[in-house]
Amino acid sequence: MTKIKIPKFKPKKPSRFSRHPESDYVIRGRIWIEKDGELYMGWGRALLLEHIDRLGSIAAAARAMRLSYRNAWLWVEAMNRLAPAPVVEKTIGGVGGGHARLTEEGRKVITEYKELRARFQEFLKQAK
Amino acid sequence: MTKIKIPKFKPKKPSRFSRHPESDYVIRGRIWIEKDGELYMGWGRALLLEHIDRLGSIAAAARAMRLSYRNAWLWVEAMNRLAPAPVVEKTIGGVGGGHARLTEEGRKVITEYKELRARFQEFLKQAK
DNA sequence: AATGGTTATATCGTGTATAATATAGCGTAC
DNA sequence: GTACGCTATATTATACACGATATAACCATT
Repeated sequence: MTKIKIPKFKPKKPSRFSRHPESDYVIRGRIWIEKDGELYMGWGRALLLEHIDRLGSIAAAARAMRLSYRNAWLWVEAMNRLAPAPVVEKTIGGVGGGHARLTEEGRKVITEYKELRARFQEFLKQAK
Repeated sequence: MTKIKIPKFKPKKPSRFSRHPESDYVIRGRIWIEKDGELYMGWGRALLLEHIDRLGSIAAAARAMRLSYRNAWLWVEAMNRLAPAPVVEKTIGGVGGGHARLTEEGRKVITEYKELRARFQEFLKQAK
């Protein structure tokens, strides 16, 4: 008869918000950038900018993310107004009715926000 | 005539979201704890618990933070339900009509959340 | 000049969170 | 047994963000 080594149950060091076995407490959060107390950049807006970049129009971007055109347009207006330089350039009429193009500033802002957000996600992960 | 040393103007390294002189972009965020997708602890709730601890009743705490009694009560219900052990003990009737008392678990949760939040504030500060 | 799909803009509807209000139930102290 | 002020609960009102809808303005292409 061989002795079978049964590994001792090694409990994980209980973390701050998961002290109890079956519990599933989750730390969540949001992060955004304001200017003059007004929302400038957040997750939804960054996503919208990416869609505009990919699709070339506000309308298409709005459809792609199931956002009303109204809201998409309002967000772009706000971002353009609050940014140091416009993030989206728009043209009315012409081929295809018009289009919207992401500017260099827009691209930069996306990158910066996504970096910030990634660091935040990292914070959330290690805060657990 | 003595030579007066004029300190050279040393420009601060422009930070990610304040590249422009007069700009005041500010990074903001919220952080909270959920259980089963439901809000368990956040800034408002931690504050409510502190007020209850100080004032001894949900009604008084609600008044103190200009919160409707209804909401304060609902929050307490949710916290008690989601916490591993009740955070507030309540009694109905009696002297003063009744009262609410913070439990040890409640005190612990406040501390833990405030620590988490403090670390988050630190993150926000250094993220600037 | 007719077309087409976009930007631009106004209006109305709706859903959701909260406040406001009302009322019942409770139990100790007097 | 009355009074007090809180807990407990339901109902109604309100504020605000957002969706839905409609329509005008625009302009390269044909």
